[in-house]
Amino acid sequence: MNTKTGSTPRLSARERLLAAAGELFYENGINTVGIDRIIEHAGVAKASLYDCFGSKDELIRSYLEERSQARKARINERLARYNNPADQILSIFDLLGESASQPGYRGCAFVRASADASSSARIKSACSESRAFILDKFTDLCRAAGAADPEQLAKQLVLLYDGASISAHLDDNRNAVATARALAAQMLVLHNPTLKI
Amino acid sequence: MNTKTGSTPRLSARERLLAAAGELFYENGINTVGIDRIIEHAGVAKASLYDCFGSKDELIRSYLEERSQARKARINERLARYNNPADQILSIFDLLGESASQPGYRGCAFVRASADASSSARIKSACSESRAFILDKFTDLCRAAGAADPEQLAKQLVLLYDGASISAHLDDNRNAVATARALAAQMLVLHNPTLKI
DNA sequence: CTCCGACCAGACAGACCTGTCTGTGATGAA
DNA sequence: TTCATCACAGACAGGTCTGTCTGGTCGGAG
Repeated sequence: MNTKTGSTPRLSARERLLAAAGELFYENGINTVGIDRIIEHAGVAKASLYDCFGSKDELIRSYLEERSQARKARINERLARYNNPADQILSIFDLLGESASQPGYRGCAFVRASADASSSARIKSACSESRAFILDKFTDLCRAAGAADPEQLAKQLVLLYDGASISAHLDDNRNAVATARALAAQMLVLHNPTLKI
Repeated sequence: MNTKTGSTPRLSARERLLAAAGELFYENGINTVGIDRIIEHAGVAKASLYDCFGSKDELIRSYLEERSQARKARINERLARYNNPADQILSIFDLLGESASQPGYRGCAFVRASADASSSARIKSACSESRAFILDKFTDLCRAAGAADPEQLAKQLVLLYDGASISAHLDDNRNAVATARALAAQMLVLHNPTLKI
């Protein structure tokens, strides 16, 4: 069994399938990628896919779930590097900037999934859970930063975050995230003039 | 022939097809909607569709083209109501707010198409043309409003515009556009303190 | 009347997609 | 050794999709 202890040279079928789904679904869209392409890319038999996941729909769900968890972990890890709420807020934009400047960037996976799919309830729930996480983080951090109206400021930051993600992808504009970050910094000062950034 | 003179009771096959495509593609996604569903919804024979458009791909292109033209016209019409650049900028957000509060709102059709489709070059070009139009409009208006750095301010406004559209759709948040509009007004004042809004 | 263009109805081919099923190997534990 | 487990390979059924084709209807122009 090659489960957790990392040194195994070959991943389990389930892990390879999730990795393949992660690449293909994100890059080409959930609907356009068929089972056959996934199993070929993963080097896995079709029967193994159905043993592990039962259906394509469940594979999609697992893909989004994994994506959501990974993003939460990445954000939490990043936040832990700073002890100042204003820096923490800006670090979320920095993290977005790093993602967006990677070669295969296609915008937020959940936005893509929502637009692309038949949009079953499962996709929507994974999507809104992930969006709520970001909004909550921003709200907590804004409150900690002493903002006058943390809920409102957090909503504004989410607007910038989403907008930057869209623009970075569709306009191929590497500066979009920097623009958003700069504006976010400006807004933080406006909401709490005692801050120094 | 029932072409332009409006009073004809029955639209041409081409017009009915475009109308049906407009509803179904926008609502359910380009990939998930099949030819059969479109012709049924339009009340048109399959042969007529292929006579008019030649392929589904060309129908998609025409759908996006029509969407793009309609949006341009709507925005230009709205801008003509005001003679003050600051009001004009805000009126674009008002227009977005009206669209977003309509029952079947699903966000920007071009964002949807980009995420959803196999993303042929045609879709991308229709999408970026539409995005360039908005950015140019904002840039011109910011310049006319006497903003210190009109290009930068316009990019920031586009971030807010996209973010509001996303949030209004995915979060079902009717206030998202209002939040964006308020922030836009704030930024206008920051960029040109002599403005009164 | 006749002809033509626009449209309708629906069968059909060929490709592709999901999901099932049969059968085969490799590996490690009892 | 024996046996359970995991994974592989690939055929197959049933459905859906795009696109083509045949044939029929109707209204208006020559």
